[in-house]
Amino acid sequence: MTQGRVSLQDVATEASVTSSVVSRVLNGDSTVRVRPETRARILRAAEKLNYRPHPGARALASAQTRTVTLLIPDLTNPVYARIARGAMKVASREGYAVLISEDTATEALPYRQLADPGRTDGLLIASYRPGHPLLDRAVIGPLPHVFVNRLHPGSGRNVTVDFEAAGREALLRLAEAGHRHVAHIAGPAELPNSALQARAFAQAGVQAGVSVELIPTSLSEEGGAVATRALVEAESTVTAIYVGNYFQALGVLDALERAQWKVPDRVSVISFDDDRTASFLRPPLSTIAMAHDEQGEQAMVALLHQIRGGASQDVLVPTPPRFIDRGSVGPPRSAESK
Amino acid sequence: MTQGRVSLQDVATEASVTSSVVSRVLNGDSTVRVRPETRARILRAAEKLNYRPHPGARALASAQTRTVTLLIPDLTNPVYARIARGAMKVASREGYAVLISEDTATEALPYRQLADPGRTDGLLIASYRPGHPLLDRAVIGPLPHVFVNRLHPGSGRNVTVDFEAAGREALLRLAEAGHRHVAHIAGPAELPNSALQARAFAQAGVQAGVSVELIPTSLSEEGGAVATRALVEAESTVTAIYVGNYFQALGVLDALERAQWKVPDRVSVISFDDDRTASFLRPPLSTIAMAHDEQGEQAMVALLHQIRGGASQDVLVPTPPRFIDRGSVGPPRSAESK
DNA sequence: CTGAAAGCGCTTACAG
DNA sequence: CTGAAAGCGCTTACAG
Repeated sequence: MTQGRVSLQDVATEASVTSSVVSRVLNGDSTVRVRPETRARILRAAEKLNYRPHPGARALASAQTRTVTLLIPDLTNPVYARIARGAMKVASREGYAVLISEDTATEALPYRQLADPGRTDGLLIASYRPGHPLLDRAVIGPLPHVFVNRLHPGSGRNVTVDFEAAGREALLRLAEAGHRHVAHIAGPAELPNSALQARAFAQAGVQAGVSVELIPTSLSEEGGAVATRALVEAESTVTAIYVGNYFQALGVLDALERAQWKVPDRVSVISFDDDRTASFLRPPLSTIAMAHDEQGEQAMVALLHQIRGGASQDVLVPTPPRFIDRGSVGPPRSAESK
Repeated sequence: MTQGRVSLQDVATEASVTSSVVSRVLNGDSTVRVRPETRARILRAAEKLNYRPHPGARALASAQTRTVTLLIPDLTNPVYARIARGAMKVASREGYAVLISEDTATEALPYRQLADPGRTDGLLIASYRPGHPLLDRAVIGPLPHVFVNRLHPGSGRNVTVDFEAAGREALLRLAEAGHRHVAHIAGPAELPNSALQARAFAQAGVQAGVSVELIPTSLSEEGGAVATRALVEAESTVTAIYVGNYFQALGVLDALERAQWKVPDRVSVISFDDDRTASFLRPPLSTIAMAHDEQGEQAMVALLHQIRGGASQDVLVPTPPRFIDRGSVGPPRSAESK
């Protein structure tokens, strides 16, 4: 067996050509003119010796790492896991290795190090937030990068699902079911994602003659619960609630149950973002499912495009939000709406 | 500003020393003897120029990549997300970058490529299963590697939580509550994790005078549901069910509800593995929580140990399984047990 | 102890 | 068109 590493030179020797030719043939350099039999000989030699180019040597010589870096805020959030999955799928297909870093896990390895050219060809940033260290242009420098899911307004590098379409879809479904007075338990107003969604929901309400009450709160179980308790204590007359994310929705359902507000009899509930557990909640939760895998894929496509010299631009994932009916939306209770 | 890359040589020039010295000082080579002021000058120069070593050049010259690779079967499974998180935390602390690959996303980049020395110093394999391509020693070769969560019996490289302790804990809790006839809806018998757990559960049953019925099935919602329906149709007299994983548990609760077997009145339920959504199920689900973050940390510690020349050995995460009581375990219904 | 130099394995102008 | 050679940026025996 071969001991140690097989180099380009080894392949060249085996194929009785120079390493220059081997490099060009193996890299599909179209300018190289070589007889088919020579080409075949080279390929056979590489195969036989099980040749694998040394990534570091390649990076050193070509100033390309064929590696991209994923910056994820929270891997245990299935939304980000799916984004990462989509991104990895495309990267893998295109021959790129994927470095990953989670905000909560990054201690000693600072961003400046992750963003190092020589280490990576580009950054897929899912963890952007206003004031985030990565906002710092000085850190990212000229490195190709894309913001995914979390919008960075004005960057011209955003890849996102269609938050506005989601908001409209939710309102339409509720309006269709007959609701005329609804609440939207939303994310913080500073979050562009939440703001876009809330605005679209409200505007669609105006058009459909549905009055909309906006309740911004944190994107967590507790946030959802707090907002819900406020509605309950105020003896709100809303007959439906659209919830800004799945974690909030968990808190909402819980708080409604404690208040003995039956879903969907007393109040209908619909959540942004689907989840594997949604049909196992009680009641099973109707959701607006977003194409997060695809979002990750598109983001990686956009990033590779930049890496290959293309211009950056905002991308809206075309797949429309999909309403999944599991029964938590029903008609408004007719009487008693105060 | 500096244009282009800052090299070792640039730092050396700035500090009026040779690049050899800079390299040794920056790498903490203890054999180098240099005046404190020179050392300070070098450090200052590196800082001033914002020097960052080129990882590829380093890998080429030293045959070390300072990169490790995570092989994950399914990122959207929170268990693996937490393992990845723990692993990333330790890697980051130790100055290692982390490559990641998910089984489902890996198309073109084959394992042989991921496992390439020159690309990575070691493999953290969470996706082992019998017959897995990575079993192939020829692929992994002499590369340091560790199996995490999914046991590879006999490898001497397993880092896992204590499945047996979990099984025992579950049985003890049920016995404590008074149950004398219980079922264990388990994973497939071929999976060492499931087998260990099931055996420990059964053995603890023998010792506690509790009769145990084992029902192996797939580790999915559907698997849990199918097994549960079988119990129901057989009009089983078990008064409690211990479930092998969280996905199964979702199916179990659902099937029990459809069969109108109240939890915990008709039957108590306890699940291996906690989840963020567990307290939002109805009824809230009592679980045996495992320290998966820590499992990931320990696995990375073990891997880095190997990379640094240490021997490999099996590691059992010391943190004991923790029972989380959410009310789905109660006393057995007294009468009617046929 | 420390500096000069070889060498890691590639890519790619450049000269023929 | 193709080969010889320089050079990417490091580390580390090795010689002084």
